[in-house]
Amino acid sequence: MDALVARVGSIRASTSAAGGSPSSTHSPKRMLFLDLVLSVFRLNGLLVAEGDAMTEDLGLTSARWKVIGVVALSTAGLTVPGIARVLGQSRQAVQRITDVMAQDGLITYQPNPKHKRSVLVLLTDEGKSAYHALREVQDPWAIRNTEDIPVEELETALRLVRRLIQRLDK
Amino acid sequence: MDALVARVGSIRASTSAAGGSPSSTHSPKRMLFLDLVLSVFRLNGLLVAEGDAMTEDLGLTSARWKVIGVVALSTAGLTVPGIARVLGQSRQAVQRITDVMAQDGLITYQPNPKHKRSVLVLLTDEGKSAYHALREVQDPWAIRNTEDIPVEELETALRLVRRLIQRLDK
DNA sequence: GCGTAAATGACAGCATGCTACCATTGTAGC
DNA sequence: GCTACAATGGTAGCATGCTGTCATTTACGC
Repeated sequence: MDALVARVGSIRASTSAAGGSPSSTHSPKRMLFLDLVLSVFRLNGLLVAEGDAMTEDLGLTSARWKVIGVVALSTAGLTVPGIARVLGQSRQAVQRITDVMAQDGLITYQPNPKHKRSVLVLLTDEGKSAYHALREVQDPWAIRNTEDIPVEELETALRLVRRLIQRLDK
Repeated sequence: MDALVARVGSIRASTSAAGGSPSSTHSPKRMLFLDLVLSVFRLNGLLVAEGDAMTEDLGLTSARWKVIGVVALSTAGLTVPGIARVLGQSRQAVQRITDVMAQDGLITYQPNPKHKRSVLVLLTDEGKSAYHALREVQDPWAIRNTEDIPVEELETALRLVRRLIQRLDK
């Protein structure tokens, strides 16, 4: 489906020619940025779809392995708002996912010595094995998708994405 | 909120140390890629939120200005599935957005000489002025967010994102 | 200590995306 | 021309995310 990407690109690129707007600023940077924004939208959708397809045999979804990944890497457990802060999502959205995951036995809520109401989220044994299974498909996937991409390009792109995140998240 | 990004980064970086998994491959590329994936998720959410906030005075949402942008740049109109293909979304999702936009008077459906049922989507006068208003906030926003970023970085990042899109979209 | 602000839980409503399904229209092979 | 396959419209159900609201708990300034 390279044609689609090319199509968006060509449509974008034809903006100045088509002249839909009397705007005078068609700097390369602006075009690059808008292209990048649309591409991030597109890539996000594809990554979610890919992540869902890759882990559906494990009974996971992209929303779930985001939570599992964060919880698995915390040693003492995390609160629901804490997970939300790491993921950059609303605590309500995370709460709903964790509630279902608790029902499914992937995680458990444990009393939090530092807060009477805000309990800690921990992985159950089932959750841990789900995490290991996740790693076993996710790691090869990551390697597969970067084998012919120079490290420098990955670093540059990551740095830029993070800079944009930093700027927008305030 | 750089702390959040740093937190994700540090958590990710501590994977090999924490040793949640016996996986032997902790190559820099794999870590970079997973970091990039999480960052794309994060950036996508921020871009949607920013886009919504930026255009709410215009009565638009991110889903709407995606459609408006695509339709505005087409000369002869586009069918609903056509818009969906350009945006990389399901036609049903686009159809619902366009139906509401038609009710709101932003777009109109016009008979398609090439297809008896698949009508063409065109901007109304109201839709066109919404597009111009969109450009007037979107262009400065794009320029503002790239003024201190080298063109080369933008190009590298865009190239990488497109390469990933190309690979995943098959 | 006290009072106010911030954080959290819980619930509701809404927007956006997906897939599944079926009827209808277009396209292509024969 | 006919038939089979693809594309499209339409509807429905579901998952995920957001904001708003209110009560409760925690944290902080004085």
